[in-house]
Amino acid sequence: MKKDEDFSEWYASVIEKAELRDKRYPIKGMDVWLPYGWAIMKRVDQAWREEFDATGHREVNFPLLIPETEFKKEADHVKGFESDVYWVTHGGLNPLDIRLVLRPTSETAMYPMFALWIRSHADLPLKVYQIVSTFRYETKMTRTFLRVREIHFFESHTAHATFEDAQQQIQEDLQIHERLMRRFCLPYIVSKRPDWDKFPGADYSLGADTLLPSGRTLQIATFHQYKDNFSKVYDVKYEDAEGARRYVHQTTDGMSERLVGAIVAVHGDEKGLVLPPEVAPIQVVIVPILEKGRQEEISRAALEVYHSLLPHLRVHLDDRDVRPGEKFYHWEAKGVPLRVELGPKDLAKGEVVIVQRRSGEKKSLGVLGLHSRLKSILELIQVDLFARAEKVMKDNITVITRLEDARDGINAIPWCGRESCGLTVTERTGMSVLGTPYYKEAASGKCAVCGEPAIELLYAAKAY
RNA sequence: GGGGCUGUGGGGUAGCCUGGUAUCCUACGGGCUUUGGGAGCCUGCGACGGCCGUUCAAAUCGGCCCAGCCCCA
Repeated sequence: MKKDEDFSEWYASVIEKAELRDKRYPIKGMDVWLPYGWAIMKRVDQAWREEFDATGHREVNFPLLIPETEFKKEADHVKGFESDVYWVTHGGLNPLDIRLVLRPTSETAMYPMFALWIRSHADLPLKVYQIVSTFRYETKMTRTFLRVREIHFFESHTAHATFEDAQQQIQEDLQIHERLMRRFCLPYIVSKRPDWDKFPGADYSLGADTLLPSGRTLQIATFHQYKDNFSKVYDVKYEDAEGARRYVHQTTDGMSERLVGAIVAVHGDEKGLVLPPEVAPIQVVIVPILEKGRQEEISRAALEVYHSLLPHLRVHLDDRDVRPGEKFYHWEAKGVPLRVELGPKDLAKGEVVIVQRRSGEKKSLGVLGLHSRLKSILELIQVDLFARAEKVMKDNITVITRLEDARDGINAIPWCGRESCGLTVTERTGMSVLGTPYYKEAASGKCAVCGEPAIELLYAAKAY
């Protein structure tokens, strides 16, 4: 399994070996979450919940089905989604009077309810989120985590009294993401999506993209400013302090199981997964090295180490009756950050051997106070993984002045700001235009397409 | 949207052209032995995507369906 030579094959095989998903389910783009894969997803879910709970969002759960009548109210939104939604057309044998959509996202499910919930400025801001399945009828080739038909989706939705308050919300979202992506050890760039590629119904959209080893970018989060585009359609109004009725301004923030795909792709190596300690379902695996005649003694010592770590770390004792080498390969494929080996030699010295998953570095540590030493090492691993990934991404952002120079990775192209030139970039490079840097960077020189003075940079890359 | 290809135990495959006995690796169960990087030996379980047709006889030939993959727009 060579990650660099054939990324697609490598990616599929590490997922299979690590037992994250079973893709044999007989519907394209719908895989089964296996226990270990689901455990990682739940760690990610947990991080989402912690960050959004801490910023005053509240978790809700809306129905999966949306009536066609609600779904079709916002014209741009419908246009953006109608070709790839699933329809429920029958109840039993009878055609439904009003067809139902399996949500591709939940604006049109939530906002009619927002209209009922929001009465006055005292109800604002309204900040909710949910973690649910959404559905899109993908016709292209699907790929585990990256392009699927049933999406494990996070979406936060907020409503505010003013546009400025909504703008402030997007700032908060960006800060939340800064913290989240540190947990996942994923570097990213934030772009303002071009107008011709924004979310259907949005005033503007921001996208966070990371870079995979294939040289393609992957969108790992989006932020949308809706202004009052949806509130006017769904009649979401509040009464202000002066008694006037006003439309709310809304935002959303979305992420998905793609984050798991990004974690797999960005950090993994020839041996399999490499999980950041924050998302690893098992942070430390203990492998006893048994010796003829002393099995019981060594097993008991391993169990003691296990119990000493259990209150402090997510730890697993592998006491299966297979040889140690097989266990090493097994847990390396699953990306467990630290391995603790305990054999006769260690037992004699009151020590254990610690092996780091990514670096392979080995050292002996005393069993006394082991848990705090391991915690420190895990923190260092967390920082190291992020730093490495960040370096790779930054090394692959290139400013180019001629479209012919576009290459794998992220291309930053001087641009005059005109849509026609932006579309030309896509046509001539075959790449997707991600947008303009949200955290502005100086642009100088001439538009790479038309030669007029450039006013900003445009990011372009092959994207998943 | 248009064109091409593939489907054999859990995974990977041979056999298909030229119809008759389904190969090997791996995984899995049981046993013995072993344990500091995928051990070995013995033994066992398990498959021709579905339906219809041709034929004495179909993994093999034909049709339809289902599933998956690739290329082009």
